[in-house]
Amino acid sequence: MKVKNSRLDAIRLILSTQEIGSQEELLSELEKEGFKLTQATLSRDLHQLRVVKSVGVQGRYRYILTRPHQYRHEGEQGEARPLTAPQEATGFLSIKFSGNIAVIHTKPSYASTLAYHIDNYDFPEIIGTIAGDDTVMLIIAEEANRTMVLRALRTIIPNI
Amino acid sequence: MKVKNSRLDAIRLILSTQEIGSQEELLSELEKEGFKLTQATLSRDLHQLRVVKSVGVQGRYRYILTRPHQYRHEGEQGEARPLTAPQEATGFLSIKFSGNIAVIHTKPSYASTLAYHIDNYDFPEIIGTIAGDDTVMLIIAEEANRTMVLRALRTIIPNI
DNA sequence: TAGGTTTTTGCAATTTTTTTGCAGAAATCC
DNA sequence: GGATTTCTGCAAAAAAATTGCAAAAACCTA
Repeated sequence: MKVKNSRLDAIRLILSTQEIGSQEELLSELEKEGFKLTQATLSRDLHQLRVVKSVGVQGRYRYILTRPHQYRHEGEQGEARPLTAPQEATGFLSIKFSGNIAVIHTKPSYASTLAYHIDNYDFPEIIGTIAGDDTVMLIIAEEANRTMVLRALRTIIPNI
Repeated sequence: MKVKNSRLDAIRLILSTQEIGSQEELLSELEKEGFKLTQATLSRDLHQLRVVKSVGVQGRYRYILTRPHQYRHEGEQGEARPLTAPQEATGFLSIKFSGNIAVIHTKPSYASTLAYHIDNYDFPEIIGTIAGDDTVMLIIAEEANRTMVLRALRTIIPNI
């Protein structure tokens, strides 16, 4: 489990920083990182991570991360989210506001990761996010203001 | 060109209303609609539409649309789209508002489908949408209000 | 609208990539 | 220390992508 989790992390990292077009390719990247596994296992990992195979601008295929999400089945109340230790999100570059919207710029490909962290934290100040490649849009709750949003985000983006 | 365009439309429609997991499957759906083509052509179509193969809630593979409407304005207006009977959109989880924005949360991977339906319906109350993986943002027309938006959406999301 | 051009598609494999069933290993749980 | 669950390699099957060409369709344009 230890191995698998760090491998999944590695996969996320690789996919978020490189243009990977096939599992073979990803496999060899993982090997560079010291992970030894078969393509079959990788396929299962990608499935679990809900990675999608997309078509990039140049028409080349590319694996991209979607937002990992724990499913909260309707009705199923369940115990609250695992509440992972405040993950420090990287890739942050800047934040700007306009009306009830905040726009965060990140390093290329870091947007979905950052949005993931924000979503995961479920801040009451933020009612939703959408991520592109290097931009995250946040919709600010009506009962919140910019200062509150910044303060909230500080828990995962210390240097904000 | 005529045939191809309507076929691409058909593909979009099918993918937005059904969970299609393979090209074979899509192929036979298209056949039901009267489109006759080979897997090679379908592969080319999907590539052109930049359809992605994703993983749905049940863990099943699924083709999903990314940007449904860049194809719209092709100088072609003529016969307005078939205006299919109000398709019922699935995957809806919740809707929240802030200012002139509505944020809809969906089950993973359903956002673009839902956005597709909303766009397609061309509600005057909604001037645009953005979809991520499980989130759709709607920009509400200035002359509309939340009640109107909800009422409009009810035509495609009955349980809203 | 006839003739030329461009685009699309089938054919028919071939190649590449992805998925899966199964059994053994490893990890986790009482 | 067994029972149970999770993970993984192996091998093969299934699915998807690509190709080179020729024919068909659609589009121009004079």
